Amino acid sequence: MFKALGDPVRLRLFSAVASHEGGEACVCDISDVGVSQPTVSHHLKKLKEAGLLTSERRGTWVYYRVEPSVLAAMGRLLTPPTEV
Amino acid sequence: MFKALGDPVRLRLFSAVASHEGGEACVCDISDVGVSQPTVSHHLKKLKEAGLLTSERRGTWVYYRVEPSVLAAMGRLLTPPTEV
DNA sequence: GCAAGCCATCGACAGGTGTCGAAATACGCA
DNA sequence: TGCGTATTTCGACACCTGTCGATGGCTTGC
Repeated sequence: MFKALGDPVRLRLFSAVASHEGGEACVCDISDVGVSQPTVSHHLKKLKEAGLLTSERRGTWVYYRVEPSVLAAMGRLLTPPTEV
Repeated sequence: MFKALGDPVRLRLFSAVASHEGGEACVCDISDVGVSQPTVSHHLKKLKEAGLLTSERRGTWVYYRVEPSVLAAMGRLLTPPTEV
């Protein structure tokens, strides 16, 4: 999970999807991160495999969306119960 | 930052330090993560460079401690909108 | 059916990164 | 001062990973 966000391009893609209107973004909207289109697709696949994103084909375009539960889980990992 | 925690060994080391008594741990306490001891030192150095840990030499042993501000920053990064 | 656009997959390459063994350094203690 | 322990540094190697170009599949529109 952390490994999935470790790459700068993936972190940027994830951020782009998360900050996009409605929490959704089609690939053509976020394919401007400085790398070629196959690389974007490659990273999106990895993010999907890590459970951070979900994809949905809507006609010609494919929309990616963030998985809220993963964010919550990560947030909990970083804030130990209530001690110290 | 995410990249620093991307490696499983580093994540384990970080977790070991964080969950250790008092939030501190000497290298000899956490050098049982499955890799050789020089590798442990190598990863600890990387974690220190990433600002996730701080080291303090106390006599013969070196104690590592987590940097709380980084945890807070990461937690905030993962919950930007407060409520969607 | 045919062309065009969007996206995923394949193969290949360079670069980064993790890993180890050996050696060097730092420190305390006798 | 000399020794043993704890930790870091160094050099080298193998593997993983990111990146690209080219190609193929899928959907839409004519």
